[in-house]
Amino acid sequence: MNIEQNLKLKLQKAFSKLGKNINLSDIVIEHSRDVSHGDYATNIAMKNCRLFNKSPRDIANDIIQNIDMEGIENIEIAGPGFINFFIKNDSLQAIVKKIIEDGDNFGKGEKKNFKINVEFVSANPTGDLHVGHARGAAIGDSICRILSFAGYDVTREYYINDAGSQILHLAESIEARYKEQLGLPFEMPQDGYYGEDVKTIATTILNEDGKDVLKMSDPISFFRERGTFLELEKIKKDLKDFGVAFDVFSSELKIRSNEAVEKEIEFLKPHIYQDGKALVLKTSDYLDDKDRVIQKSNGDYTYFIPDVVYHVNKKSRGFDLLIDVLGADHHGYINRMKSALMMHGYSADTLEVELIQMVRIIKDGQEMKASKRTGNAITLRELFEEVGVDSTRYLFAMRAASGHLDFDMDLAVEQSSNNPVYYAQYAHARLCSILEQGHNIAFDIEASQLEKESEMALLKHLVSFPSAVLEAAKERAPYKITNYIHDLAECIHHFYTECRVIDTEH
RNA sequence: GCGCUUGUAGCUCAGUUGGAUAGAGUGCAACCCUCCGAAGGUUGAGGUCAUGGGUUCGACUCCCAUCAAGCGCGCCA
Repeated sequence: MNIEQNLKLKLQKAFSKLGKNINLSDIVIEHSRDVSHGDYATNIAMKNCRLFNKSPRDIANDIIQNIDMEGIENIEIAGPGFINFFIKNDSLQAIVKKIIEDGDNFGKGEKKNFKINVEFVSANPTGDLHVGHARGAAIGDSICRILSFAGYDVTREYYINDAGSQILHLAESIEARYKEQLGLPFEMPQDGYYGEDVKTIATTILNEDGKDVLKMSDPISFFRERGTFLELEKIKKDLKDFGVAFDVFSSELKIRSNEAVEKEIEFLKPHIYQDGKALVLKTSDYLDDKDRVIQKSNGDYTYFIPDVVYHVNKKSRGFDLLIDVLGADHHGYINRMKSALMMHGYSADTLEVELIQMVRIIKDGQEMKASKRTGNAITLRELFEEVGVDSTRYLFAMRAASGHLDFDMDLAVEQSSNNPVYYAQYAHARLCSILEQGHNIAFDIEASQLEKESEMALLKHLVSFPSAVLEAAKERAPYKITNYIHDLAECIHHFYTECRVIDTEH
């Protein structure tokens, strides 16, 4: 039994003895910052002034007169009406045995029978992943790991936009580079991709598919298919080396097959009107601030309608919740997609969008603009090869996604020993060292000798790990875990400095 | 012009869903290894929580206005 949960139950019982009911979820147990405020504290007396119609301190007094003191050393009332709990040492010491017994499962949430689909990265296969994708990949992957550990059934998904006009531009660019390498006259398309990666792909196609591609009946389709495949292979490899894996890759082309878009439009007909030759979806009937064109005057569909098909497709696969991890520049897209899902009878919170704010790369004290087109952009691979995978991921994961992030390359690289990730790794190394040197010494699994301040602080922090996991999962906030790790490392360093662990004298 | 996001120490950022003296890293200054990894620990300086109102026992947190920054506002994706 978790100590916090236990305290909540005790408080609930004390309330019922006083003739009042309170929900466990309405009881807040805080970790006291100051040791003189005990180990745990609650503001429950202040929150329920009206319920008792008494002063907070009087209520607090009533509560502690009626509370079960099992496992509790002392209770004090402080300040305006805080109740401070001083926990008996052995209650905290018991966590050591539990952690050793649970092993890697310590803190793991119970199976929730709740299926979540997390879509992230989903970069167009038209070039290398850049730093913006890197942040999305690090945070998206961390969210998946956390949700999974917290007990949710998680599917990681990548949506490949392989049907739009951007892909056509890619195909034309590859064709131009292919001609170039054959020594033929060539012209890059206006919205073409000028990066080195396109030249590399043209070379690969020349080597693997030969010199006669242009003689095919539809060379552009060939370049499109091969180009998408090769770009995607590169993306997959970059992500894999970055420690990110996906369960499902969904292709827009496949989503569009079997006239899925036409069927979708038929289904949405009651919400569609005609504007000239174009078809418009009345998303403003729901959450959107304006209606959205789904079919252009020239007969082409906009990107939006296959996206709707895709989200409906995901939902139809039996997920309880869809999470999209998107760049913040897509925020205008949230309400229109939710509106479309609502037209299908789903509630607005069927889809949850985690926006990842922009990343600025700072080098030599200046911002480096990331541009896919110039070929000089900083890619995901460059980033983690220069900074290191662990470090890069930690630096992204440790900041809330909602804030703009300055990623200082000079700091991350040159002063890597001062990097926050090393602080945690060093604590780990020290503990490993103790285990190695003390491998033939028996453990005191009851941990009954732990009683110094730094030892109790460490135990308390260990006890709080399961609630840190729950919190991080609920908030979709990986940085709550890195914060936990930092505080844990701090506890360990204090403990290590103050206490000698290997002691054959006793 | 409208909308979303953000504004906290010199810099990069937390702040547990309205609570006790607003915290950490980094940078700066001074200390601490005959002993488990000094990539560590201790101490100090550094704040008008963008600004101005409001709500209440109590506001960095909630509401309104203003200022500043980023991003959106397309029959592009």
